[in-house]
Amino acid sequence: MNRIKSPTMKDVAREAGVSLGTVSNVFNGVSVSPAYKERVEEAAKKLGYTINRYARGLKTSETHVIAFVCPGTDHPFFGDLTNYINKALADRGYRMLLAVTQFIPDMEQRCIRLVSENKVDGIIALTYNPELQLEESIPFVSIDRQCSPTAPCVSSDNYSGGQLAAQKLYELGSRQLLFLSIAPKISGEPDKRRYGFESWCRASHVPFESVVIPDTDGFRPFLNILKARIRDGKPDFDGIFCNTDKLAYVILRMLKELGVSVPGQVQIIGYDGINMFGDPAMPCVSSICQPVREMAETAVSTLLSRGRPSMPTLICLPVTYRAGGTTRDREELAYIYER
Amino acid sequence: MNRIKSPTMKDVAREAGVSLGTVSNVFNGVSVSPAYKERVEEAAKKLGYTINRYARGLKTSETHVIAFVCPGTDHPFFGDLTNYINKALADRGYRMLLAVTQFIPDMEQRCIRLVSENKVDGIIALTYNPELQLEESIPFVSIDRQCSPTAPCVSSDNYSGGQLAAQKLYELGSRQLLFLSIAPKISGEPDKRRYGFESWCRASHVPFESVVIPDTDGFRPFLNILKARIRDGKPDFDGIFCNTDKLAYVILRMLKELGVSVPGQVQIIGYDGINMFGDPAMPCVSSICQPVREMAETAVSTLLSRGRPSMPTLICLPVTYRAGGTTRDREELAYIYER
DNA sequence: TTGTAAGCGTTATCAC
DNA sequence: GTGATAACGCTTACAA
Repeated sequence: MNRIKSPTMKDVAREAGVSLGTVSNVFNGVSVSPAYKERVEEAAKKLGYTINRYARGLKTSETHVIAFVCPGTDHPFFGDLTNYINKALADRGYRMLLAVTQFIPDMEQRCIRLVSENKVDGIIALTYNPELQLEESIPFVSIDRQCSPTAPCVSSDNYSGGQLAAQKLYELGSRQLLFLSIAPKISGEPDKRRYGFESWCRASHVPFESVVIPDTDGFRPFLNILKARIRDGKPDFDGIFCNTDKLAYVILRMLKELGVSVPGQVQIIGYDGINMFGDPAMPCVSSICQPVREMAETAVSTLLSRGRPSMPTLICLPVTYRAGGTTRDREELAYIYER
Repeated sequence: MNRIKSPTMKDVAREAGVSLGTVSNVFNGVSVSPAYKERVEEAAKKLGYTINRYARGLKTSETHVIAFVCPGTDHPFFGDLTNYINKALADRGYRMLLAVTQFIPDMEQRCIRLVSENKVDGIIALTYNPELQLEESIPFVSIDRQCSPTAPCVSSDNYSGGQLAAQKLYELGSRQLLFLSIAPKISGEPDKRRYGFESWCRASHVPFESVVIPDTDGFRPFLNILKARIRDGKPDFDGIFCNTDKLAYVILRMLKELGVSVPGQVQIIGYDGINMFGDPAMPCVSSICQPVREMAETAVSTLLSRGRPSMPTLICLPVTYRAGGTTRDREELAYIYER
């Protein structure tokens, strides 16, 4: 790493023939006589000077860097979230330190520690480790799981989303519903998708069943369940709500493989609102869409406004339903025809 | 932002009743008597001390932070790349500052400048701005586009990938090939996909045609082209190579809409190796897969070994073909059956 | 081995 | 308005 030492304020001051303080003033918008200001700016340009934000941070104890700790940017939901959080931060003059945990609880803890050493101004985290130790001195906001009684948590309105899924399936003609989910060991906000779904079914007297498979077992169990419920090509259900779009997609493939038509015989609704190739015009399955953009904005603005009288502990943002080809409403293939 | 000031080495020194230098030595693995060492570590734990890496960097002029400048983590290829680069960096004790440009040339320039202010130890960038000004003092590695005559560029072997696509289509029975691409204004390594494809076709005397549409026009032109080439449900081509998986997927949908069977009548191969939901077991279409992981590792290790005698200016990594349901080789739905 | 002190690139507080 | 100078948290000679 043969890094050439970059010029400092001192160099600029010498070049411009002014004092250090004056250079600092120029770069901080403090009033400086036009003549001096110009000389400083010229010298800075000539030397290719860029301010050292960390030296500044040493004095101001603000780095303007926020850490985002997340399982991985390879899953489209996380990729989207990362993107929006990054944008929300950039809009406010903050940069993002990205720490990827790969769902490893120990890594989550290590990441929290690492980013603390970088003296970030705050942390936004999407973690699963139930014993996560937070740094009390750093503002913290979590997503989808309440990490501490004092740290705000931002999530989509999972409960309403579950209700909405059931209601939509019913409105579109399904009468015998199924809830399928692949569940992590650790509980969190997403668990409420199920409760919302079930509560709507009960309140509306719509028959349903729920199946929850631990996420260690893979998808195989679902295939067996589906097979057992299909007699002569006729399933004993006609509407499925899956707790993620990924599961919905897998179920879709399985049903096709088993000769069941979707959405003809069975309608499927997922949760997340995943877009193919990150393109909002290309939904993957019919889904309850998380308001990713709003979640990102909310997480960031909540984090940055720490210190207001009373912080909320949980903020749920409204979800929306979107057709994506696995339900019997018209899915417009806008990306094919309209662009 | 009511950030509680976190303890410093001075605080730890006072608490432990030793000198500043001793505390520093403990945290840098310099030999310190066991008794003192323990006292320091105890004091540090008691106060919840974490080192300030930037204050350290001020002395050592190394931040152990690398910037990754990319268009956005919402597209799965970028999401994957971000993930692998992050991992490669973490493995080597580096952290990632993520800067998202959203394909805006001006943002690319701003991001380069911003991360320079953060005194990163290096920059990895995937950019499109042909006039991008680099900071000479910061090690730089680009991906998919050569930004400067001196900065190394890492990409997949696009040319061979194009050849491989043509060869595979032929091997699997296609005899009348089509190359479809959606091309950005700015040229880069990916352009070579086309040249490789065409060169193979010429060398093997396989008839082909190429269609290149500017990326400002959307997908609509492709629909017209396909329609014009289909008479009575019979297309005048039977194999398509698309320059991205996204385009391949769109073409697949269009052909289905037009009543053409894939892979029965027409086979399609894309480029990228996109996985659905980031799951390597779920290919999206048959594709020439970029070795994302290796590209990330190579970019990182090249960046960190700057200063060796002669740096390569272009490093191309080998691609592989993977069946994904749009070709007539057997696609195993492993994610359905085997997990 | 341990302590002392200078200095890294800034900002902020003074006099001028 | 401008220029010294101390201080931020740390590393690193150098002295003890």
